[in-house]
Formats: sequence, structure tokens, C-alpha cells
Amino acid sequence: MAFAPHHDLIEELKWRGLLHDAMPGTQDLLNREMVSGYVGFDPTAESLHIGNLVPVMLLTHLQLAGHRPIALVGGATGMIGDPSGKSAERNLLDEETLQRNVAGVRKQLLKFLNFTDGANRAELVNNYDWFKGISFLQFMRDIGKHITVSYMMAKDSVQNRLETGISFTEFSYQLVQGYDFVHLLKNHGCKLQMGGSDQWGNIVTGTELIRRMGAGEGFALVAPLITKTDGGKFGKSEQGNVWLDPQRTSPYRFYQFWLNVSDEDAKRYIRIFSLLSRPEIESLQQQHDGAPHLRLLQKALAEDVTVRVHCREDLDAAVAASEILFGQGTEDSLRQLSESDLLAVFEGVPQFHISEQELKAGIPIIDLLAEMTTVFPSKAEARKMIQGNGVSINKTKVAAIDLMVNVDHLIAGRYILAQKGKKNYYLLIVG
RNA sequence: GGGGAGAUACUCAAGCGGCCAACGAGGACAGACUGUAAAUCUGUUGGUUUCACCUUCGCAGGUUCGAAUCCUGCUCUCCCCA
Repeated sequence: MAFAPHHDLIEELKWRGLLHDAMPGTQDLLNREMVSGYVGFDPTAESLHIGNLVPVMLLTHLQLAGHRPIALVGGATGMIGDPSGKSAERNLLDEETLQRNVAGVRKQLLKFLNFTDGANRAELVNNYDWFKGISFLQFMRDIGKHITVSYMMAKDSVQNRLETGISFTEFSYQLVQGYDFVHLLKNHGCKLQMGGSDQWGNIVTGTELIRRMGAGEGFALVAPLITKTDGGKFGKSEQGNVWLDPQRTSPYRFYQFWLNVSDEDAKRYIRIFSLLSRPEIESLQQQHDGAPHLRLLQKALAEDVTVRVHCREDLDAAVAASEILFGQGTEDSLRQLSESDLLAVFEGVPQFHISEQELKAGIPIIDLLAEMTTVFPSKAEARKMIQGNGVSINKTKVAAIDLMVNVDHLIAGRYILAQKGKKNYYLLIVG
């Protein structure tokens, strides 16, 4: 039976801004047969972060086009360390951490693809499974023999490290990753490797190894590095990395991250990170240009990504929280919330506990924010911020520096909402 | 081994005996304007019991009424010659 892709993947990726480069022949291959393609994920942490979402999207689009995605967790490569983009040798992760990371990443990847139905159902593999049976000598003889040192030296990832130093371990990395490709081609019929553009060098070593080992032909496709228009690094918020793990980055913060993207970035990101169709996106963009203050693009983007990474309920809660915190929220509307609603809204917000005794006596605002809690690192800073009109209690600006906070400020009997600037909330709980 | 230069707050970078908690730039945070955007403007960017006091200028001592600034030793970095 002749294979027909659901659509031209390369064209789709191009339009979405997800295509940086592809090896010649890749497009033909994709339009000719059902292709298995893989992406590798390094278990450098227990959770993926939103930067990893880009290669995840490549797999997702691969599957949507009717091809078969393979997600690889680098249990073996993670033991070596990829020198790409690193300016210095890294410490090796201990095995226990590595195990935990592999398990964490694995679990997250399962969410994004269809692993159960259809001929093109996804597959999840761990390269440790095939590397654990290969001895060092075997590797040197069977694999290392095919690639020359000068070939390996020519890679940017290695070149950039010649001055500062690179261990043999990291130098060898590309061979290890390269062999993954050979293995997947032989055992899973996987002809395509995808990844971020920083992986191009490693991927090409793989296709080269395939050719020289006479294993057939490998193809490659990489996505561009995601940037921010203002030059900052993508994927960082004030709180640091934006993780997929709700324990590390709450769904609320996650949602807020996308909602806060600039107009320029939103136009690019919605193509890259959402699964909305081209007509939907184009229509949204048009509406957005007509009424930019409504931020339809950001909302659609945030909604789509939050639902896929977390779930519909988490999105609803995040939207509700955002509504209260940034909408027409006033002290009155806050006071009308029930305790359970309040807790739901502030689930992802940092919380502090304070004693009822002290509150009854009244606590100077400065002490409350800098001493009893760590909203501010020092009293001086708290004082300056209050004087600069940057602090609110229960959505009401603190005007007096010597404000005494007492039981009258409690909401729902035991909460106080402290706010630093416009976007930073803290929930103080009595008891 | 010989000679030279340097180490200042998140980063870069002034200061070279008192006017220095330390110019300036970047970054970060906040305020105003907006749209929880961008740009722009403004403020803050050691601590405290804040009109004053205390701890900071690689580390340890010393000179001096007084040191980031001068002297001695130590540690580290960079450059030149062997």
C-alpha cells in the first residue's frame, strides 16, 4: 500500500519557523514513505524545560504528518556529557541522579505523543539499553574505527573547546550519539534524526557513521535556536528556568510565562509552540493587530501550551487566578472569595506562615515582609520599595511606611495577600 | 627562573590619603505611561534602631588624627623575556 503523508512536513515546519536546516533528500523521503524519526533528550535534570519543547514539537508534527516518532532518553549519552554549547568541562552526574532524571524525563515525554494507536504510534527508547552491552574495546573496534580524529576535531562543539580544554570523554560524545542513530536505523528502521540546530554536528556524525558502516542512509532535520526579540535568553523568567514539572514551575507561572511574551515573540512562538492550524493562527494574528491590547495571541498561545503540558483543569485555574490578580481585582473582590477558591487561586504562589499571636498584637509592615517572611531580603529594601509605591497588601497600595498589619487585614479569616510590584504575589497564612 | 601589569559592589569599570558606601555603563528590581507587551521617562540597586551609626574596595598585618588609596608579606590572574 502506497504511503501518503497527511501533509508535507517540511513545508509545515518551514511555515512554523521550526526548520533551520535539513539534509538533502529529507523532504523527498518524508513524502515517499512512512518515516521513523527520533529526537534525543539529555537527562540533565529531573524535568524538561520549555526549551526542550521545541524538539518535542518536532516529534509531534512528525506524528501528525503520519510518520512515526521515537523519543530517545539519553541514559547512556547522559553519562558522557555533550560538549555542544558548553564552554567548560562539566561534572559527571552520579548514577543515582541520572536514574532519577531518566525516569523524570521519560514520564514527561509520554504526555506529548500517541504511544498507543495506529501504525505510526510513538516509541520511547533509552540508549543505555543498547550501550550497556557494548564493551569499551568492542566500541573502539566496531565504531571508533570508522571515524577519523580530524573529522571529529572539525566540529564546532570541539573547536570551541580546544583552547579551554576538552576531556577525551566529552570529545567522544559525538561518536556515542552517532552510534545511537546507527542502532536505531538497524533495529527500528529509523532513518531520520531531528533536534535543535546545536545538534547538527552530532547528527551529521551519525549519518556519516551510518554511511561508513554501510548501514544505509540517514537523514537529518534541525530546528532553529529560539530567541527573544529583546535579546534575552528564551525560557527564563524572573524565577529562573521555566520547567514542565508542576512542582518546579506551577501551572500558574507556566501560563503566566506565555501570557507575558511580547507581541513580536508571540507571533513567532504561537507557530512554534502551539498546535493551532495555519488559518487559526493567521486569523488570530489579524485580530491581534487590530486590537493588540487584548493580547489574543498570547492568550491563545498560553492556553494551547498549558493544556498540552499540564491539563485543562490547570489551565482553568491559572486563568481564574490571573483574572483575579490582574483583572479588576480589588480588595473587595478578594474578600468575597471563599477559602477554597482563594487557595486554588494562590496554589502556585509562594506562601509564608505567620503566628496568630503576633498578628493580634499588630506587626509593622516592614517586619512582616522582611523579617517574618522573605518577601524582601532586607528591611532597607522593603522600606525603599514601599516608599517607591511598589507594595500592596490585599491589592491595596501601602502608603504608610509604618503601617501596622493586624487581624483586620485577614481575608477569609486567615490569609493576607502581599504584592511586590505588579506581578509578584505572596500569600501569608496565619497558623 | 627573570621582568612587568593587575585584583574595586551582579558584571564591566572609575577612584590613587580626608568631600567614598565608593563616578559611570550594563544588568536587575520598582514607579509612571500603556495592554500583566515593546519603546520611553523616573527611582532603587551594602546593612541597621535611617537626619545617625555599622560592615565593605583579593587576604593578613603596618604607617597615619584619618586609607579603596601609602608600606610589608601572602594568595591568585594576565603579559613579556628565558
